[in-house]
Amino acid sequence: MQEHLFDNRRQNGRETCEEGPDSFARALNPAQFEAVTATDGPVLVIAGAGSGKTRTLVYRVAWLLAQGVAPESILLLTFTRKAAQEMLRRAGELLGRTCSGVCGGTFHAVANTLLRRYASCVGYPSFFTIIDRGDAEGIIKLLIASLNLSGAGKRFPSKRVVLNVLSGVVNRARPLDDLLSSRYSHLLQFAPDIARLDELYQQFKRDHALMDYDDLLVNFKNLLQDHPEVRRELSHRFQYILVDEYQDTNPIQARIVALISETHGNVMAVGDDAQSIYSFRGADYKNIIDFPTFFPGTKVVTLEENYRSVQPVLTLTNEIISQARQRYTKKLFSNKEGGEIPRIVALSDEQDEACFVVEHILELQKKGMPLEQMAVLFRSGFHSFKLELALNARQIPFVKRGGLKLTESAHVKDMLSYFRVLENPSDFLSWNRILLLLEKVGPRTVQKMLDSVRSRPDSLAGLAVFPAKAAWKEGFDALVTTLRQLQEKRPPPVDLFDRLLEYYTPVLERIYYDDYPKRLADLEQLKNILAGYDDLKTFLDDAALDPPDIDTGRTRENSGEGCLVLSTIHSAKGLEWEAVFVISLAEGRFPSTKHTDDDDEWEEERRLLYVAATRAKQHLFLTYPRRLVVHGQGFETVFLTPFLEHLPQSCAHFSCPHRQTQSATSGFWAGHAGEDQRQPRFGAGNAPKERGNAKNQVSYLTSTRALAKDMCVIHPFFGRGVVEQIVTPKSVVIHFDRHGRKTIHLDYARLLAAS
DNA sequence: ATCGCCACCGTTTTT
DNA sequence: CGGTGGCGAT
Repeated sequence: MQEHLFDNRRQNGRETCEEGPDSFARALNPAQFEAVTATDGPVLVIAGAGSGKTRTLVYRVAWLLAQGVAPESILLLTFTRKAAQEMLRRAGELLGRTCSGVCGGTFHAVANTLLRRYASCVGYPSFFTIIDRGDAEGIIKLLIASLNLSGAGKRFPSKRVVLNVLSGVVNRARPLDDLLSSRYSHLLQFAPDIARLDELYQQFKRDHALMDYDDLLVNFKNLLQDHPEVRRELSHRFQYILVDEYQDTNPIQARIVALISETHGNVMAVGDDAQSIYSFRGADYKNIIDFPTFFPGTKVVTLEENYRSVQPVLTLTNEIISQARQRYTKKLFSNKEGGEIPRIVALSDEQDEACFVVEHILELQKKGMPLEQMAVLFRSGFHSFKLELALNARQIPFVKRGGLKLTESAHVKDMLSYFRVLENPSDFLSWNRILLLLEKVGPRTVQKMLDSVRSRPDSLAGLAVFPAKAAWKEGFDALVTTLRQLQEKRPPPVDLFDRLLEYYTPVLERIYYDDYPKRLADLEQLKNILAGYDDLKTFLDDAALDPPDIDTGRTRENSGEGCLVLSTIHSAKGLEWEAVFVISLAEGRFPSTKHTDDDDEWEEERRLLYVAATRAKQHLFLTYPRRLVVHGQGFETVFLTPFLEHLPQSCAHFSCPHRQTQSATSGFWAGHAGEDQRQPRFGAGNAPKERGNAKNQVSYLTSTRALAKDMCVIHPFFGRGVVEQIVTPKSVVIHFDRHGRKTIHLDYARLLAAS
């Protein structure tokens, strides 16, 4: 009966409910009701995908308010800012009044607000600018430029390698030392100073009043830890702490939750250990496992019923996750009968894959399903490029989530940099950016200018005395004058914007002469956003913490409405659609990392697929292209992702459409179909644990260590060849008897040694 | 020594 | 798109 009510309410999409415990009991199942109404100590809700965990939080907020709890004493911590807003909106709808006063947002936003409020009282830096990941990389680049790298050899390692190191520095997930001592030890021989990079980075941030995402959390944690009076005040104020997506918190966040609930222990955390997909940025799923020990006296509530998907979808997703090394806490079941069996489909290439998706979307649409009830998910942003072309060709409107953010485009960054130097004159990252925009001024000159800026307490005055060369004096003077004017009389943000745009427009037209009208439109969008703020600092904080999506071409009216959704799996978290297509599920693309030897990363990729598949309510399509374009020219045959390879035949409808599509492809391929016998191996022939211990069967060449010049190798498609040159540890030039010279990537190719 | 321009390449995931 | 390397101009 309760489930019946529950389902009706879900389907209507509108939840209405008179206040009072009885109505809540009617709308929730017993486990949910228990979680919602528990108030005397910590509660952990372990909830499977689609089991209504967000709903549980919404109801708890509404229930607390209905009990007469002051909104100010509720703190709702979510994964994204939008999630918090949405939950509060729904809770308000439930109650029939707004939830204003409830403090809700991400850990970072809350940490920022409270840090700014309390820091000055206790001697913490209260004046700072928040930097995003791009800024952090910019700083490191500046630092690298300032290091003397010429000594060891003029060649500095490629940018990609440096960025890998940076991600170690920027995401605290791995200390720099670890990276340098293992995978990147060769960097040290190029540049011994790189070992100090982390230290220099920290120093730079301190000197220039900059804080990255981690600093926000760490400083906030320290504030609570070192100052009992602040901790108690906050703990007293926030009597009810609610945390969503707890499996994606990092240890510092867990500590913050503990500190802020010190006086009452009134924490409700909600999460699913099988959906932990953010370890790359420091999240630790052990947080949710250890919650009961961390918070003694925890009531654990498990939600195992899935209200989202039909049983066949659930059967498949249960299978996917059951092959994980780690045992998860629950097995989902559904009472939604019927439904289609999910399909796993191989297409000949990306083009065909895009066509397949488009055709099925049109078909579903013809049957009456609105476009916004369908989504296409993929591992990485660029996997959808081909599909985007196909959708444009058929004029199917779509929005891409998790794509480029407004504040990530160069021109918006430029504009924000002017704001930032006005707000924080020691923000040298922004100084660097805006000075580079001057004509005939390059990195070298900017370095000298920055020295001059640094030499005076008043940065702008320091800049003004720099001896400008005649060639660019005009532009330089214009910049100094503009900034000086604005520094003196601080106009409201929108006026400030107009004045700066006046200065910047000629610059924009010079630099982006080919597409500046489009960029001007983006800036117009930025202005609209800015219009909602009367405080520049708050605007800059938000721009860094919650960068808005870029709406190319669409008006605010129809953005998102009636559009198909394209999304990375990470950005699809917590959402659901009637029909879901997961594309590019090919080996080499899906476990996308090259470090597939790391078990934890491997398992996280599996969970990622689980998250993707559990977004579907009714229809689920899993597709992959059998051939991918690789480096330069030529295709490479790829296989189904290992996570789907060994599923029981019954849980999905497997299609091997090569029989139909092969003839449609070029003669070149059709002619060699015979060599290409290595179809996806669905059967139980291979053991599920193929990696590592399958060496006694066939051993593919995965490293150039096993290769030498003039050695004979066999490629599954190109056949016999001779190694000509070893280019990098992972790529090698091979001359094939029948196909000529090819560059082969060992991570993709299944190369065998020939005698 | 420094800057601008052109041609080419390769994309994890993100608060 | 943004980064990079080479080359010619200043």
